Amino acid sequence: MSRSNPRVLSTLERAGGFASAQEIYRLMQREGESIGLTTVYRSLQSLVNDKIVDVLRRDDGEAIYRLCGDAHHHHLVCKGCGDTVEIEGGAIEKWAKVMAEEHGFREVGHTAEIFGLCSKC
Amino acid sequence: MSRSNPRVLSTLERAGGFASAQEIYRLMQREGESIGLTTVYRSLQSLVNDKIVDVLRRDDGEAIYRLCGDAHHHHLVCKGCGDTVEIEGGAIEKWAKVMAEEHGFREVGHTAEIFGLCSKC
DNA sequence: ATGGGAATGAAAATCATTTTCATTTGTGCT
DNA sequence: AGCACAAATGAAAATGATTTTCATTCCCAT
Ligand SMILES: [Zn+2]
Ligand SMILES: [Zn+2]
Ligand SMILES: [Zn+2]
Ligand SMILES: [Zn+2]
Repeated sequence: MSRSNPRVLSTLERAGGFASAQEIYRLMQREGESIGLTTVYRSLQSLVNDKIVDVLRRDDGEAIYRLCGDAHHHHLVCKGCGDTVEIEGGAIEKWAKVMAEEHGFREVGHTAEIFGLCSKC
Repeated sequence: MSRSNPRVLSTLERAGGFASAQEIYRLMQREGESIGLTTVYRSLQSLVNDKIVDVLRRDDGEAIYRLCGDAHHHHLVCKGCGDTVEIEGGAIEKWAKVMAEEHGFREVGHTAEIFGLCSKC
């Protein structure tokens, strides 16, 4: 595993905390930074592993990376403009735990996301 | 625009109402049906336009097509052996609806999945 | 200085999806 | 049947994101 190149994280921040690998790469190029696309991908993967960013999908399937606090939470994402609201998942946490117990699963985690159109779209 | 080849829809149904274009194509091949991958993609697109199926994304970005009106459910997946249990998501349905309303979102959908180790693993 | 592991990036490989385009098929008309 | 024309089909090429390969460069501890 490789460690994340700090310039990638800094660029993601500058991009508004929301961008695809390709966009980050092009942004860095435009600003005269010398970096390879491979390194951008590797750095983003590493940041995802470290739970510093998380990854969503655009409608066209492209992965977008988003800065993310480490407290466990879920997202409400607008399909139109990409706006994201971090939401609390109390009900889900309980649901996941109950369902897992009911079927004898242990060491359980979960993913949950809501997507739709925000009031502006 | 082309109309959907009915064998594609029939195969999607037979697949459990949930499959990617590639999977449907391979399935039809295995069953000796003669069809081109292009036609599978075109048919699925047409079905999406007609709102007969809807489309989600796997974690890896591959598009999966799902029969609308299919009994909506969620999955409990074993990280060890891959065993999957279909579970009811009553609590989540409510949670998603409440959260969306609270933030003024419309046309909302959601994904939710639980993963862990099953009793055999 | 030197050896070894980590980081880098160019180029090739992969893989889903889309586009092109020539061919086949279907349908209505004579 | 014979013809015209539109729709459907699918093979092959193009596209575009992401991953893999691999040779080179960096960094650091001895
Ligand atoms: Zn919006
Ligand atoms: Zn949660
Ligand atoms: Zn298991
Ligand atoms: Zn649900």
